[in-house]
Amino acid sequence: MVEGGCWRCGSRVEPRDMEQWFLRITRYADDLLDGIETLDAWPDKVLTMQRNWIGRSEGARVRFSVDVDGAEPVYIEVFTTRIDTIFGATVVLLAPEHELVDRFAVEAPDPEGFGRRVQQFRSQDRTDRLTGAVEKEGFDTGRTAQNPFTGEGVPIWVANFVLADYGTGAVMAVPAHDQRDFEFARKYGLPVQVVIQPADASEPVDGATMESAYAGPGTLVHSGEFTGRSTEDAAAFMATAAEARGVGQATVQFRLKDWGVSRQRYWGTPIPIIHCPACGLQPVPYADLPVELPDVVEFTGRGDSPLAQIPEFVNVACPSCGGAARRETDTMDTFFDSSWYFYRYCDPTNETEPFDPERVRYWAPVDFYIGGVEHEILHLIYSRFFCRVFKDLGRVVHDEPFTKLLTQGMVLRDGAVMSKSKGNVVDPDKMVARFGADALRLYEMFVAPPEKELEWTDTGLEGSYRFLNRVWRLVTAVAPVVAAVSGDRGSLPLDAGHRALRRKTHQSIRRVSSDLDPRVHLNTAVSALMELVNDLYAFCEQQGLAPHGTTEAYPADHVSGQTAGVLAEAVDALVLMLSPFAPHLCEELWEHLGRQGGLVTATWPEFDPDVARADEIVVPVQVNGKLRGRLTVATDISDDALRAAARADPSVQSHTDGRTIARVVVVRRQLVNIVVKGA
RNA sequence: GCGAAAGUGGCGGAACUGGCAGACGCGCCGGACUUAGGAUCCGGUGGCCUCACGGCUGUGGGGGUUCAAAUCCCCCCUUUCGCACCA
Repeated sequence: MVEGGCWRCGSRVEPRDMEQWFLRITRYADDLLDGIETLDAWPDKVLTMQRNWIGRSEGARVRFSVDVDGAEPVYIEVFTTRIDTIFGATVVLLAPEHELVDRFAVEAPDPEGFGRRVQQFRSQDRTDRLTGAVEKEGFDTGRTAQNPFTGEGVPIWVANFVLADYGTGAVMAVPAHDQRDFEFARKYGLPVQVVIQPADASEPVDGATMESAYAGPGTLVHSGEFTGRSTEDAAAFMATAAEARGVGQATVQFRLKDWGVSRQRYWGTPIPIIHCPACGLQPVPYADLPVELPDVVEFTGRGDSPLAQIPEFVNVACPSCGGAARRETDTMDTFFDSSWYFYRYCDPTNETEPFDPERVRYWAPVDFYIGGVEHEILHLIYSRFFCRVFKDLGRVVHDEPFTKLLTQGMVLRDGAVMSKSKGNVVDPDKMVARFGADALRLYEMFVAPPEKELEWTDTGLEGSYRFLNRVWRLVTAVAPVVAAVSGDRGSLPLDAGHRALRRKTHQSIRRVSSDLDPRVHLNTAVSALMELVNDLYAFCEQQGLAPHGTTEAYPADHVSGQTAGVLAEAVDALVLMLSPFAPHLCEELWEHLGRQGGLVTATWPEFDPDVARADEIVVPVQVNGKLRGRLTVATDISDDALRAAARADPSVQSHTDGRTIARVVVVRRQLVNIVVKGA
């Protein structure tokens, strides 16, 4: 919406009251909140957001009786988390939408003026009111209510900052102990009654002179029989007292609202309800489910649902009395479908029910769920809700639908989220046509860690394309050699160059495997594969196999058994490990290599720790923490031998000569640091 | 305002448990091959000083802990994300 109109066509957008269908997700609010504690393989960020979204707050509801003429008593119920401050409640504030406001307007001496002021608040932009962009304002209704604890009358005001749809839409204002109420009271000259004194204050808080509200803990004062209690235990005690007196009770309030699923559009699941003039609302019988969308539809832009214009769809017999009835024409929010599709995936051809519980018991919960960051709250909370509903229905046995979660970042271009409305999209079809789906996929995996947003660059994609070409040339060139190798490899004695390639191969397998699982660092997995390819090119050059950049295959009979063996091992592993990133290309290469059965039947390569281990290691030597030399030593060198070698190194000695060696730190097989003193 | 995460070359990013900062890629520079190259291959590439060997410096800024800090602690700055009058 832009300036009260549709952002695309400019049509006027207006609020209307409508009949809507809701799912009672609030019934699961506590359970959804508690379940968060068990989601230890979800990002903390998502858990925090869900906690905020559910927004549990403990407090109390308290009834203030309104002074009215007439027999029926009228109450204003407020929600407060600080019932301990109720003796300082000097005003009751109503949201402009509160139901009593209209009655007060009618009974007011100047109904028109009253109504105008209410209307002014109500017409303030909703978002502005919610975010506090508009100034906090209010006016006195001229009515009073009784504070049930003090028994004193307090004025009732209407205030634009009171939220109509949270709690009861009415609050008690305690200016001395709530900053918003304080500012409001000072602005309109309302009384500030201190009822909490901080325990450690050198000067007591004074309502006449204080410059901001005191919201901290302390001791109750001016609070009748509760005076002297600490704020910690007063809340529960006073809530109990309120209940005993019949004026309130402790309660838990949630920010989470019931889920409004009604949509007046065609593309959605029909809500399976039938309106019968005689029997009322009737659910569509189980045997008639699911209600399917009619094929014939006209989009008129009239404002009601397109379904409402199709008599064959709307007119049905009541399942209860058989009389003429009307089918509900609202469809459901598409989030409804995405909340349980993963269960349907376990049993996609089932014609009689949504899914077979046995199948879902076998497959679910989802081990590892990857989705966009934009679904961190709604989709994931709805799915968790469905999981609970299904569990209560006996259809699933697990508590949470997704064991491990990764939320992937969005694609940015020129620093902004890529979207049609911003006009900065890159057409994936064009990219695929030019570079292939594999290059595009590889680029997206390589350029950034998956949970981060991805900054699009054309040159980056070209780089991935180049890499795939490089792989293609290499593998097709060595294919005849490799295809001839099968079974036992590398049992022949190897020289240093061959051993180095084998080592690189096994190190790469180790790295790529752990980068995929459990680390899910896809970008570093790709870079490990790039390193392997670089080494393979160097190896081929070293072996004099062929000029680079040609597409000519190497003649198999000119290659030694050792060379063919290590090459086969490296290239097989390369193609297998690259296949999740570039599946089409690798499938084809696999065939070139003469491997049978396709990649789906191949097993992931395994590394041999002994082969992956280096013959020699390079150990840096520092003097006072600064790098002064490197030692190439045997892998199994002892700390003492390493220490001696470090001290004997000429370039190290030039920094230690004439100084006293205070200490030598040896980190096994990793580093030596010589600490010296003196000039 | 509250909360969380993050700040590393020209750019995207790497550095797993405190142990050689800058892997890998992009870009750029040089070379080879070539009629040609916007193809391919090889080499170089944080900054400063130096012909060179080498030295100094460097992970947002400032302090601290440590033999050793991008990494841990404190303060500050910036950015991003979330929440945002929830009584």
